[in-house]
Amino acid sequence: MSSGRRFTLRTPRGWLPIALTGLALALAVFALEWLEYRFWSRALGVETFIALVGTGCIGLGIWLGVRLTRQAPTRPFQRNDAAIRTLGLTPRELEVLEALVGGGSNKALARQLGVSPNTVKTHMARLFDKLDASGRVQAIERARTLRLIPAPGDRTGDLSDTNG
Amino acid sequence: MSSGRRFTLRTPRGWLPIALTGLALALAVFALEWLEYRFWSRALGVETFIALVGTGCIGLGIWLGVRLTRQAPTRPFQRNDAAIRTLGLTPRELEVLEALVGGGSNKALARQLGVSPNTVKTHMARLFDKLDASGRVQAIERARTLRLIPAPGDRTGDLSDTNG
DNA sequence: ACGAAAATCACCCGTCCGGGTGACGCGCCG
DNA sequence: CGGCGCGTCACCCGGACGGGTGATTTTCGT
Repeated sequence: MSSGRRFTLRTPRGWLPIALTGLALALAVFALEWLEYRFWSRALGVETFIALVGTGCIGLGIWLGVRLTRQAPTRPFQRNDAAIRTLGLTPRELEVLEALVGGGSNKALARQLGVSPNTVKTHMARLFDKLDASGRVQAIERARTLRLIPAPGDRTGDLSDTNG
Repeated sequence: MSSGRRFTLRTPRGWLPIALTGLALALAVFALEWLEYRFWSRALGVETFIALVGTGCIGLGIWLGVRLTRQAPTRPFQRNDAAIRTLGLTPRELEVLEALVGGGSNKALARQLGVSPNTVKTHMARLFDKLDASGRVQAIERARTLRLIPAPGDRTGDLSDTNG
């Protein structure tokens, strides 16, 4: 059971303003070159001027392209609240889960969370049950693939959920 | 002991041939436009022609930029052979490491690798020492950040190393 | 052929983990 | 008021884990 959910969220928003900005910038460049066209085309020759314009525009385009695609991988990390709800994970269990990735012992987690090691053990047992994991390693693995906790390489720092 | 190692490796290789290809392509475009310059500049006017060239070059640049940055995230999974060598990890230890992410017990890993549990324990101890980890979880964490093993979300399937 | 490195296996021992059960207090909702 | 979910804590116990030491065989480079 519990199979039949897909979590293929996409957030392509954010690239449009960049594109518009780039377009405006390009127009500005056009206008600028237009103004200088009469002068430079006489001094350098039209062909050279065109080559310069082309070079500049290619550079601008590369910058734009890099800017555009940089946006996607910079996406911080989107917690999968749907999966959390489906699994029935409580807030405290999530805290334990996040602390778990540090690799500390139950005693260390207990100190970190300000509770007794026995409590950590209880939370851990519930996590193993809900995540269908037989050990800390599998629990972390599953939490990562389900996007309950950030994976190495993901941008951390902004963990506010994004659901509405 | 065994402390005092730094692993700030970078692998920016791979983008240069792409840039060169792009440059060659740009030159080809320049040549082409140059050939057509005499005709089109008379038919459309020089200014319009310049604008067209600029637009085309911006498009080309965007394409190049996207190409450049697309390459990085699409890279399947690049094993960090340099780190492996620096850490002194043996091939067998790497196998144990890869099997470790499954979350099985030492006994399970022993069956999986076709050796005795004691052997797995030995390999594990060496791994913990070399990875400076105090437990399986930390070992996996470290191996992931060092790109010794693929992280969830990475493209698997082609694990052939890329070093020369 | 020799030696170094790697791989294999074994044993002991203390600690930690995972599973199970039971209990208490608190806030919420019918 | 009486459940119910959540968080907290305790105990027991078997097995797994981590650390340490020692030994043997295989592999590989010089």
